[in-house]
Amino acid sequence: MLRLNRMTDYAILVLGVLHGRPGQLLSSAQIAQHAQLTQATVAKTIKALVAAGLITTIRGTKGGCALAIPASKISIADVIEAIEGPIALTACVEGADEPCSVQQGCFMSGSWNQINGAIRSALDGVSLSDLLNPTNLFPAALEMPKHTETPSQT
Amino acid sequence: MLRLNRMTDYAILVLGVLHGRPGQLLSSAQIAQHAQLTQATVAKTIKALVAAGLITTIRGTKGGCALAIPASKISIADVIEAIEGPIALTACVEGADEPCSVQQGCFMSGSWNQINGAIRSALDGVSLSDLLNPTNLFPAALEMPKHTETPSQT
DNA sequence: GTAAACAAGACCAAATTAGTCTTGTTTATG
DNA sequence: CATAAACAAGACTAATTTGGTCTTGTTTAC
Repeated sequence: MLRLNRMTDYAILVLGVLHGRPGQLLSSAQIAQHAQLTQATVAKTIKALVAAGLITTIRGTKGGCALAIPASKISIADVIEAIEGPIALTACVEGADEPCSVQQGCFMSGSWNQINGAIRSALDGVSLSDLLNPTNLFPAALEMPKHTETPSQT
Repeated sequence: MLRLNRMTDYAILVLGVLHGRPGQLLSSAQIAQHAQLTQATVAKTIKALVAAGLITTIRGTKGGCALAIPASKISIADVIEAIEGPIALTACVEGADEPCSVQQGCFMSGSWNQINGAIRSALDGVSLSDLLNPTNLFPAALEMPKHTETPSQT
């Protein structure tokens, strides 16, 4: 099972909260509350999303977060890359430097690019807003479903 | 990084060894030697591949393993499924039972099927023999590259 | 200057994955 | 029919990765 790690899940959730409140500046604590996560976890998630340029933050007393670009312009590929790094299935090759640490041109170098390209474009083809409003089952993502983590704050 | 786990990597390697010696019955120890893995690890890998029907084994003194079907008929999707289980990106949903444990119709149910279908077909489109003989860079997969594990037997 | 917010990273805990070991079963051979 | 070579299965341990928390620092409004 090629599963996304939980932080990526959280990121989608956080972005979903922001998406549900366009134009508002939300503190990490507020996001945490809506997403049913702890503030610390949200903060960690935010850090990665800011680094990836998906959300912007304003520091200081009245600070907070907002989407840097509209949800329709954010693909899940962007989110996954923000949290987990480059999207690529790898076997044998670890980082990216050299194809097998032993020989230039590992015996199975060729086809992975093709595979990865296909995966990448699949993930690129779905935007956050697609994901969040599949057929508008929900009026807005105002009530986030409960998640794995049990928050400490109410 | 959606990385395959190491066992899947080993599985590809093991299948590669068998593919490189068509018609031969190889013991797990022989495979281990060629793949630069320990016999125990190979045995574990083999178990999963047999269960998935990708290789056949014959028990007893003169026993061994061989591909159950030609490498051109084995897709990487098959291999991944053999080792890691069903191919599907999941966020939020854990197993498969219900979409969020809280509500029927998680707010982001829709698009994952689409995404997973695309990934699945990408992986289905490449066979083991494609992977192993990209452009016949190598005459045959007779000399396996060294891998992560350091074997104990010579 | 104080409090509310983001920022960054160290650090610990939990979960997953990899690898080994032990015991059992099958079968060819002398 | 005893033995050795092979597969079979699963328990168990160790290593790695991931998740989550905590602490300390910086920014800014009031």
